[in-house]
Amino acid sequence: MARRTKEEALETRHRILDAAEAVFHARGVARPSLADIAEAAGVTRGAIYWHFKNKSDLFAAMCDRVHLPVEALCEPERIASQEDPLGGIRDIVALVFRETVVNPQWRRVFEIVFHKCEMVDDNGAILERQRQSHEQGLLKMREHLRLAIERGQLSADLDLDLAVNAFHAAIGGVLAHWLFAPGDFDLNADAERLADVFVDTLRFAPSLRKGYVPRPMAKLDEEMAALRLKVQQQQCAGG
Amino acid sequence: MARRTKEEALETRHRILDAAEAVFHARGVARPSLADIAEAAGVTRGAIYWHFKNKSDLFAAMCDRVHLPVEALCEPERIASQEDPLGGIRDIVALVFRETVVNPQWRRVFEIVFHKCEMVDDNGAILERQRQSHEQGLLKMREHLRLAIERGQLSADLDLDLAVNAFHAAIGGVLAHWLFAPGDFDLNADAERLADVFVDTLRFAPSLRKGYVPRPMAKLDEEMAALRLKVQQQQCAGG
DNA sequence: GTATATATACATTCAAGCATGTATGTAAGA
DNA sequence: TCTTACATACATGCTTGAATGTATATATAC
Repeated sequence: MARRTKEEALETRHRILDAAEAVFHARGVARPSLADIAEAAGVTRGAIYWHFKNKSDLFAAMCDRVHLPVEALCEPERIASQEDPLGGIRDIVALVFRETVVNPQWRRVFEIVFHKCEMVDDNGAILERQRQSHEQGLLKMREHLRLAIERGQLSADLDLDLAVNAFHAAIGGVLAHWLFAPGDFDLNADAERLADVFVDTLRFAPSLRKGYVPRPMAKLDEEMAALRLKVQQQQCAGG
Repeated sequence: MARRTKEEALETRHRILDAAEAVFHARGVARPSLADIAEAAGVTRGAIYWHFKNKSDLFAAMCDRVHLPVEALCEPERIASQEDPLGGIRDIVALVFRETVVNPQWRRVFEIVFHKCEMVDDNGAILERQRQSHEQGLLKMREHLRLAIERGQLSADLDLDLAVNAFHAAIGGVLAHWLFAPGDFDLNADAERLADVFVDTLRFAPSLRKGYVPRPMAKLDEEMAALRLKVQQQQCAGG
């Protein structure tokens, strides 16, 4: 086909990314071929190979359309100028929750990244980006919480290391849970409330204070051992 | 090759499952071919096709070796006879955390299921099993928490629906986080403590009480709108 | 302002390599 | 003898990456 103008080419690029998003969302990342995506976009594979190096490159570009805004949301200057760091991070979390529900592009891409792609090394670039984003998120959160302690919004006794990881894990868990089973709860209506839940955890959970000593487990280890034996026998019997 | 005795055949089956576990863990589920798994197991594809219908069937069997014990851990009779339901679920959660670290098979399979396989419809059977397990887990938790309220371990004001989902999401989030970045925190040493953290959330978070009204977000929506615009322009410029 | 050259934005074609499923072979247990 | 527990062989269908074709936008020369 004939050469297109720059604007048309950019539109084609977006059409391809949109198609990739839709196809990956419907059928996962690994299965569909580039021909499938090309067909969904109304172009041929040639167009895809012109705009992107290969499927991994296409996938990365698709992720970036959402990834970059998310990272921008947590820009560093947003932290420093905050006189209410705890409220600030709470609002960001709530906003991410809500945007995930409301913005179909965020929702699709998050769903793909959380549940429909494989985090393995041969997707090297993607894994690396994901790791960096994970680490950055943790660092930003730590900075917020550190400031919150400094300003007396959180107890100085808070075990920052554990708190940051628990908080981050909980937020991610809520997203993953809702994306997997959106009918289980109303993430849009309860966005602020759920953000508050885990901020409350930081504020009130005694187990997050330094020096907390949990009571040991009650004899469940032995049951586990018995369970293992039982299951092993089951395997040998039934297959 | 010659026919094996039944015991040897079962051992072959286990060798195949072990190999699948290792290969899926290293390279994801979608990429490796059955030939790769066969090679890792020291057999030919014929052996795999004898024991399993296809790759999905093999994957399901591999999951079941861990899935079944997990479900057994939450058997219904365990709930009813509990005079300390909150402590009971806390111990189970802590045990799952710890077993995930200590038991390499659990760890591998969880890692595969959480991060290295695609939850899509053409894996129909697997998706369905995953959904059922998700739903069952939620139901069991709800039952535990309901009992805990009944016995006064949790406030009668607790919003059970939201609490169950938040709790479940947080537990899953901790697992997912640690499996993705095991260096971030010590899930084995802090297993009980982390379980306590989210039990504390149930006990102390005001935002989990019925009738809680969160404060609205502070002007972040507008910033988000501006952000969207900015990013869109970025896309048109840079590509 | 016009003509020409060249890079662009794709479409089409091709070769090659798997991966899968099945069909067949086979040697030993039951 | 018949079935089991595999190994081997084969046919088929994709999928990929690259090579090639091509018509047009755009830059440059004049």
